[in-house]
Amino acid sequence: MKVSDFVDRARLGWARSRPELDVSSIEVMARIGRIGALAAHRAGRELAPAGVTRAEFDVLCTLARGDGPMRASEVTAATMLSGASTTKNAERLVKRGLIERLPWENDGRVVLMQLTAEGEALIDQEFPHMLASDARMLSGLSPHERAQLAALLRKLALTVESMS
Amino acid sequence: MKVSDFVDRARLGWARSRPELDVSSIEVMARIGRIGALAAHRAGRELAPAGVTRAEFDVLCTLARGDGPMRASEVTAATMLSGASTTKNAERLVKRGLIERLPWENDGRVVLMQLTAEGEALIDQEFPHMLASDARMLSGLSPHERAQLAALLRKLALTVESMS
DNA sequence: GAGATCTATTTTACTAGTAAAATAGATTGT
DNA sequence: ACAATCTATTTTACTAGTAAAATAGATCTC
Repeated sequence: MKVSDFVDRARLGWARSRPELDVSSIEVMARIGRIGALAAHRAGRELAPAGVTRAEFDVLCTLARGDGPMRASEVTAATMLSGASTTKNAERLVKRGLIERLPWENDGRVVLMQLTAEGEALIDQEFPHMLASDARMLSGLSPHERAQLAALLRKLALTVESMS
Repeated sequence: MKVSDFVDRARLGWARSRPELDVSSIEVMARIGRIGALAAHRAGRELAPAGVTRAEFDVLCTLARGDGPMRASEVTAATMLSGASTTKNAERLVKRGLIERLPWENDGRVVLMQLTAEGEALIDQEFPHMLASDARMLSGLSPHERAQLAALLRKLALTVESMS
């Protein structure tokens, strides 16, 4: 009758096959990987009807919360993809009319990206759905637990971001 | 002088551009995505010298903690990739001599996968390094905080896994 | 002020991942 | 028993992501 998650099962496996190892760090890191992958799949499915991929939506969100046009390199840093991917995603988004690219007068190497009205509209439509979907995943936790989890993850994020 | 993580900055952006939205669920879900992506990049870099990708290493770990040979479909479920990816990863791993594939006498459709001695050796060599790397990422948290974080993530994982 | 060097983005050539079709073996209903 | 159906894996055809080279613009040094 006991309920187990993916990591409980993985720990049982390691305990049997490599009993000498202390695998306790997977309790946190493997769960983050697993939950992240499940959430990513879910986001992809939910965005499909809107005709954008997760990566494209991530670019749109980055631009939406930015203060004015952003450099391609800033978008690259925020999305954690390669510069080459930013070029490709930008091309697809321009083709769909969701963003536009403009040169920057102060530096001819730089390409600025900004949402079109249609891109803003897509965010206004879809971002609340993503927030609601995220909230549903958190529905098993009390408000206090969510706050605690957010604070612990923030602390972890600060360490991991500083290591990279 | 205040330190902020990726999500603190994202929240500031949303607060400015979409002040009417309650974006609090990104406090948990976006941090999980971000930490997961950073950890995945790190794992890829650390595995490169061993000559395996993260996806291949994930297959090897799945087999290492399994009890005997596993079906291709079980590996597919554990890695969260497509069946087609399992076929490709298995081919590369067979070519590198790290796993072998065998038919199953009870059902001719099934392909069983198991580690070779060389595959076991690679896990014995590399898995402890991955655990140590994970532990370093957690070094900013006290043992009590790690346990609390693991427990909260486990609760979240149970919800999210049941939703999928 | 002109080469040398550095930097931002794009292009090229390639690898990884996928959905859907194909294949091949098992099961079911009559 | 045998055609129809179901299931596990592989193949095919394609998309997404990347590293490294190419391009083009800026900066630095003398």
